[in-house]
Amino acid sequence: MELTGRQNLVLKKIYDYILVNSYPPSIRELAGMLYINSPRGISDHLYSLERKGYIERRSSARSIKLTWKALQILGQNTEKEALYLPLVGRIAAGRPVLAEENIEDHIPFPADMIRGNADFALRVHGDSMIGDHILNGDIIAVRSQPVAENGDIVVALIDDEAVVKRYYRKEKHVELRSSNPKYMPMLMKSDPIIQGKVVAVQRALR
Amino acid sequence: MELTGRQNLVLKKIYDYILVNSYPPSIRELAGMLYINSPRGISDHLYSLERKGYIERRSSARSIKLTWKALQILGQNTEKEALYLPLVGRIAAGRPVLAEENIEDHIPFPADMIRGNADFALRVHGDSMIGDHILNGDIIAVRSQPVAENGDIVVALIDDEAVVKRYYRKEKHVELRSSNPKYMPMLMKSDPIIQGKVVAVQRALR
DNA sequence: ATAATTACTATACATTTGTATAGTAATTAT
DNA sequence: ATAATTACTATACAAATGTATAGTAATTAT
Repeated sequence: MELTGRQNLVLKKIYDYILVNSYPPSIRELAGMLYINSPRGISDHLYSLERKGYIERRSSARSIKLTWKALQILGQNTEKEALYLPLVGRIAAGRPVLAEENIEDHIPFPADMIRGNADFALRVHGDSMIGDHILNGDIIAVRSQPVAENGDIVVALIDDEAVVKRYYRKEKHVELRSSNPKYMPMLMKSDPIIQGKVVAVQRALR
Repeated sequence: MELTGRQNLVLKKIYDYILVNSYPPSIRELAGMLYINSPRGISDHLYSLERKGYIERRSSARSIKLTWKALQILGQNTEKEALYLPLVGRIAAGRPVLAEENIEDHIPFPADMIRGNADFALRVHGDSMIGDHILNGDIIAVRSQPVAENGDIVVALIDDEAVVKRYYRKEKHVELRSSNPKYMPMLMKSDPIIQGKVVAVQRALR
């Protein structure tokens, strides 16, 4: 899924525009920059860029979002030292994790530790993941993703509550396991809602 | 040219929206967030914010740009300050810990996590403190102090090597204990050189 | 050899979006 | 006391904008 030369140029133009204006370009503005005479010409490129995972879009004006993958090849992530992740207070089912009303704070993580690859932070409640050395009160960095691989430490939604567990897909069900033996594995007949994968941990001592 | 409470809230909503979506909100989206039923309500706020120098705008969709002035007050309000600790590569006896030649990098920690109370960072080698959930590869924040209290997790110098251990003062000697049972406690007849106390931990997963 | 992908042109259309007009009520400044 | 500012409601409109339809030509994959 590599970019063609033209797609690469479009991506660079988007990046340049954002650097100058701090908000993304419209389709016709991009067309103008690239001397393309039809919005469809840009639309095609944007579909390709999205399909290949370099941008994300919603269907509203200027809603282009560069992904981590794009920022990497655009050579942006190298000089960042601290990356601020929004600390989400409560995750409710059916609402986007990063709804503004959920954001309580912003927590710095070393950029190279999460390699630009995390979307929000969460405070851990309880000792169910003590076997993985994730303790009550720890702040975890989470990468948003709706699926997980076996053994991943994930944030899942159980009864409107965000829980941190290890994910295991079995033949007939999904198991969410604590790493503290005093908690039983949760057997889910229906697939649980996965909010993301835990990629880093921070803890204050004392 | 100070902001009113309401204007401040509008500015914060814009900031939060950009953090989440990476592009600015439209006027009607802002109105929705603030339960305002007319675009004019937001327009008034945007004119005020621009007049007072907190945003810049062009007359196209989602063209709000936060100025440095805005980012300054927003940074203070919503972002925990990052405190950069020098990452010390090797601690040698008889030389100051923070000798320039030792500093390999600078690692951000959330300021409130260490409460301004740490002086350097260190990468952990080995699994001797696994019982305290400090793992091989973790980065710890250390407050410089030459003494410790019983039970403190400290950085000590043993044979020119920095070690992380729990400190216990007995009647006739000092014990430096690992929290991994496979390592024996070290009995020190002479007081070991204490470099400091561990106050925070950071870890990347996978 | 044929299908799929890439990279566009040209035009049309519905929605989104910024802006304008015309107000009200409460607060703050002069 | 009066004017200005703040903080809105309600509606209207034109421009900006994303998307759709219908194509073409060249290149790349199967």
